[in-house]
Amino acid sequence: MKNQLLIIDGSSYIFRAFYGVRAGLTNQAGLPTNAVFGFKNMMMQLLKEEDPSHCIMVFDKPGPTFRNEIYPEYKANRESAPDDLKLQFEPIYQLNNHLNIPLVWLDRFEADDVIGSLARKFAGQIPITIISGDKDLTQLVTDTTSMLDTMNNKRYTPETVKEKFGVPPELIAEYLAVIGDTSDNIPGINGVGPKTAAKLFKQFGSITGIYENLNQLKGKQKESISNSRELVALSLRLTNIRCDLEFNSQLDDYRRKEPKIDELSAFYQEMNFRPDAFTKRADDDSNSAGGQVHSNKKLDYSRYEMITRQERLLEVRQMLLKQTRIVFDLETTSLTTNEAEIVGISFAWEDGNPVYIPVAHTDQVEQIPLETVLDILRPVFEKRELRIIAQNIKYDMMVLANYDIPINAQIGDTMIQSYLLDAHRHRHNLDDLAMRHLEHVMIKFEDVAGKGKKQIPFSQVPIATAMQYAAEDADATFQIHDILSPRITSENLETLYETIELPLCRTLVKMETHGVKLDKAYLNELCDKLRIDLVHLQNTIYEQAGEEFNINSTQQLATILFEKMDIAIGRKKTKTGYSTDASVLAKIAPFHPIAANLLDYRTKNKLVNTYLSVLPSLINPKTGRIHTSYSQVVAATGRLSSSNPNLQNIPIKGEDGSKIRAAFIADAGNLIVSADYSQIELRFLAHLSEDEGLISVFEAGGDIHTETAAAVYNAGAEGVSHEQRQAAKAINFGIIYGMGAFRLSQEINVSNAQAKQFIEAYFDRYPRIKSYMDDTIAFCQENAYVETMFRRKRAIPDIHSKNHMVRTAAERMAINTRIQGSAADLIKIAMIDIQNKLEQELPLTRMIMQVHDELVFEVPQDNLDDLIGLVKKSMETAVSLKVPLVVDVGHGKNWQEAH
DNA sequence: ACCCTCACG
DNA sequence: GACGTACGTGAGGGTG
Repeated sequence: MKNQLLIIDGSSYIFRAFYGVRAGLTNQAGLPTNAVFGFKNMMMQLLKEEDPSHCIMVFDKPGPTFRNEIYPEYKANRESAPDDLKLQFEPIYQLNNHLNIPLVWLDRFEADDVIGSLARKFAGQIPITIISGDKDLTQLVTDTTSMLDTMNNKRYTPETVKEKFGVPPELIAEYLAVIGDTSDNIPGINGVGPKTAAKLFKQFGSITGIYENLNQLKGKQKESISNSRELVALSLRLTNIRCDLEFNSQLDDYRRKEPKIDELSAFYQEMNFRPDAFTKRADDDSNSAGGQVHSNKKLDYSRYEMITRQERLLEVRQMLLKQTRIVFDLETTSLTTNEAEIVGISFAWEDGNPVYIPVAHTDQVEQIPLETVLDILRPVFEKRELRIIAQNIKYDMMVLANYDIPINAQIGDTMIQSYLLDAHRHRHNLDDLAMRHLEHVMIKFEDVAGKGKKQIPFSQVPIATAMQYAAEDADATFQIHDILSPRITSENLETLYETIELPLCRTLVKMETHGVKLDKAYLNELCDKLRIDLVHLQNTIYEQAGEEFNINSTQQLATILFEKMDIAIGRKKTKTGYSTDASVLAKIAPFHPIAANLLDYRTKNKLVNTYLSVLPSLINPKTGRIHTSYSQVVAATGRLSSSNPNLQNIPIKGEDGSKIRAAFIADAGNLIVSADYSQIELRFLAHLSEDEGLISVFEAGGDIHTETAAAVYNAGAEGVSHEQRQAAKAINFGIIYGMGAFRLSQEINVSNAQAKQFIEAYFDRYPRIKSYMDDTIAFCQENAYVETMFRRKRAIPDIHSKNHMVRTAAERMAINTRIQGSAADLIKIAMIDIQNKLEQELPLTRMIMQVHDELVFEVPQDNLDDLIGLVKKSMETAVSLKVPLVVDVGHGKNWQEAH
């Protein structure tokens, strides 16, 4: 136990716990528990690491404080805490009580003032650490009182405060008063930010000093500072933390006590938490609480081993080869796989100590050369009976492939497991998984390598630190894998995981590595042409507006259109003002010529900024191609997503837009082939709903929109007008998303009543579609999730929301997810099959892109016919539905021609 | 960090 | 009666 007094800023902890642990956690009673859970874990981590002899928890007392009395606007623009958080305040106070930590708070004062006063009171008696992430509190730091921000593990001493803010702790309150604070609504001086403030204090020593030397300043700055004298004085009264509040307590009152285990255990049961170190008795090594959960294997840094001798590495290899499953993780110099060089490798396996094998650290420590390490480990990666697991194994496979090390072993990926289990969550990174499943806070990359400009490559991280970080990754991944694997099985996700996602991962490695060829000169030419158009458009718009303004600013544009020009047409509100989106401009266009120019400007500007000027710069110098990154764990429906660059939103509509696709070309002697599923989502709608009318339309092979129009309007297909077909098309698509009459009426320009009639007619002709929608919602209400055809699950907790809007959105989500997700499953199956067949039959042909319902290939001219046959067959027979699957295939020198 | 807008399916 | 009104993404620019 360390002789120190911890003063914990409880309010700051609550907020961090709430936002740090993703929403969704509840107990049986439906009470949200994420903040309580996070708070508990943060406390456990804190007490373990700081192990203090004395401890105080300080909270803000709700209600106004003396600061509101002197300045009513203080914190006035703060949003009040979300309801889900407010509900958790009381349980957190209770938790604190069970943990036996003394709680202090005071009416009319903020936690900061209590912390300041207590820190000063006990300053001479014991070293003090203030636990908070609030920069205001750094003003309390002295030689014997430090502040620790546990979120980024930053410890503030007088020196580090000076380093960070440019002023010592005793000037922090003045510094904050000068720069102001928008979140606390502290005014400060206009035009003076952190940099200027630091300079002023360095020059003049204090606020008093600044105002005594006003004559040394000049221009706007002088004026602004001079005008702010009263505001600064007021601000200082707000930023200055009170250290003079009286407390009767003695240091001994805050001596640390053991948690009240019985009360705590009961509390955990109520909260639905698993037993943990807090609820474990010193004399009891089995967990109470029915033993429903296996004991939480803690991550123990002392077990980690660094391997620097070849003999030892050979022993490790022997152990690895004996396992059924192992985890590995590469440390490299870059997140870009093409540039990444291996710096070290870590492994974890059952009952073994996690190891780290450094190979390229700049430290003096002797390391086994990389080539030797890879030669020794090659048989491990090649052993087919072994399962090799990693967090995001696609990255490690791509890097290893650069070193000519294929993974022939089976693979596993905790990131994908997490996604399959919790597709509705947005975070599946290791730090979050460790928090969620191991209740453990991982060492952050920034902690060891720094961040921003100061970040160093991993190879320069001191080797001992690097080992902890790297081995922890493998260690945690192994433990998470052992927790998630049984859940994958019990939730029936094994087939999806083993036969779709993991094989697909290998396919994506090949697609991403190979990349796509671009016609750089063509893109630049197109870019220059559009830039000239843009200059002309800009000038015309300025003339029509009567002044120059930033056309890209929606705010400024709205002012021009709706205030200066006072246009009355098309006004539509957004959260922050008038909308200027394309639908608004289109309504204005017939009356004011500026609108058409704006639309033209927007389109061209988008093309230039998002595609034309960016794509050429992303061409990899080594390969001469662009390499997107597909993610399997982003879209909640099961679709892939593509980024850096996003190749799934390359323009196709519009004259200029479609030209961009012509820049996607094939290597010499090759052609581009594009194969896309025809009406895939409507076919899934037919299949899932089993509606005979819709099925028979697809079986007959006619035009789905024309046939729908014929059915709804009770006419023959040949009698369907263009407008009727458009309407039918709108409703066909709308149904997939759960559209209402209002939207349909907008879409096809008819009255609300007509749209309603139209939808009714539609459901009359396709009655099972209505029951599909109703059944889907009913299933979702029952289970709070929906499933795709291949049993992919998506949790939809909002289906029970009391908020009508939130609930209906959840219903649409349920309806759409089954369709969109099943289609996503289908194309994934086809991709795996095609990749396998290509390798066997057409090894020179490459699958290079996926765009949800379309696959793009680069094929040697001589293999064109074979490829088309192979792809069409594979895609059309990937699964068997109640309707035929149809794939349209095109080819050409570039992607535009192939369509 | 958030909003608006817009590119795709 | 008021409110808002179709799903899933990624990216760029403006704003505070």
